[in-house]
Amino acid sequence: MKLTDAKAQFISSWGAFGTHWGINRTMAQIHALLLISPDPITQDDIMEQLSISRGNVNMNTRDLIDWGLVERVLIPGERKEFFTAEKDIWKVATQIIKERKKRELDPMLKLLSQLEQIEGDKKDKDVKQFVDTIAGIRKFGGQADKVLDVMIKADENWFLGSLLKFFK
Amino acid sequence: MKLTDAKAQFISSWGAFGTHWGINRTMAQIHALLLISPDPITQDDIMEQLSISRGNVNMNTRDLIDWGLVERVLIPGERKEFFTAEKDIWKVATQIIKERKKRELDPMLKLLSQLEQIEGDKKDKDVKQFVDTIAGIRKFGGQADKVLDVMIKADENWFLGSLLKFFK
DNA sequence: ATATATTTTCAATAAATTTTGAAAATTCAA
DNA sequence: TTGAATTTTCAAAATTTATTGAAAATATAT
Repeated sequence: MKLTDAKAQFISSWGAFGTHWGINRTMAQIHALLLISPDPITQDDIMEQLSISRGNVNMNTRDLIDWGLVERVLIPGERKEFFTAEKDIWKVATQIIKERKKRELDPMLKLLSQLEQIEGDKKDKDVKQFVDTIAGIRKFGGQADKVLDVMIKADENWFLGSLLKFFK
Repeated sequence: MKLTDAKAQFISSWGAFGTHWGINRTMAQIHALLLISPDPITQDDIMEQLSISRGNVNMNTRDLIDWGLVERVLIPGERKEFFTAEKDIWKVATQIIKERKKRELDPMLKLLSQLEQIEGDKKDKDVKQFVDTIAGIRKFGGQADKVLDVMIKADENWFLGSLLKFFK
């Protein structure tokens, strides 16, 4: 297989993969393109390589920047803006976990603790099942939250850091 | 807050939450409804409680069954089919991990190992970045694969099982 | 066997999401 | 400043995805 084909296949698959993870297809494709580009590239490069409009590139690169996965690079002497992606996959994963935790897990846990304080007779079958379910999810979510915090902070901790070297 | 409101809010939020995880909104809502229902319920119950059509209920309950999160229950003397969801959140999470690994991670890893064997000069900057990126993702994915396998099998292992009791 | 209840399928429709592209805003050099 | 290059915005269009509902298939009781 040649580089051109392999690139195309990687970008396409990474895009499809992204949709399973709540990420928009184009955003994932732009990310894929940036991951395999050794040097920073411009909006026009992205438009051309992925055959998508300027507006689309603009919106999705902005989202990628919000996610902390991509950054703008200013190249001296160049008028245009350039974009580049973090290449260390561990950092990419950590960043995604951090963001999703903040955007999804934390708000859900907050909601669950509200729902747990429901008025009603605990003897009632429906009330009991509701409270038990909410409590179960909240407990599990709370543990997941802690585990993820440890992962996110692992790089800052020498012991965990060295433990994780085995995985890197 | 009263049970009725709390239920409605849980179902709605769980549905929205699901969309971030590659799961269809209605499927997640039906799952939520079943999680808080102490006894098995019918297609008609689901239709009524969520105000959705029969066909929609049918398709989504089937998907939930395919995911191994819901099962059909036959109640003696009843003509209709009943549905019930696994209530142990740890088992639910394990089952989701198992399915997503099979559906998403495993195929991606297979593709990546193909893409790594690209023809081309490793001295070329583009080739090098491509190979490095693919190798990095594959290595990370491979480790994730192992970690998830351990989690999935944890319940079958007395040592890990007792370790995990702390999280349950 | 026949009638009746129940479930399943799937083409048509509706809803949600993504993409476009041109106008407006911004940036920067001279 | 002015004007060209570049980026951003956003309403309209295109596309994708989800939902409906009625017909077909299946299951069950008499």
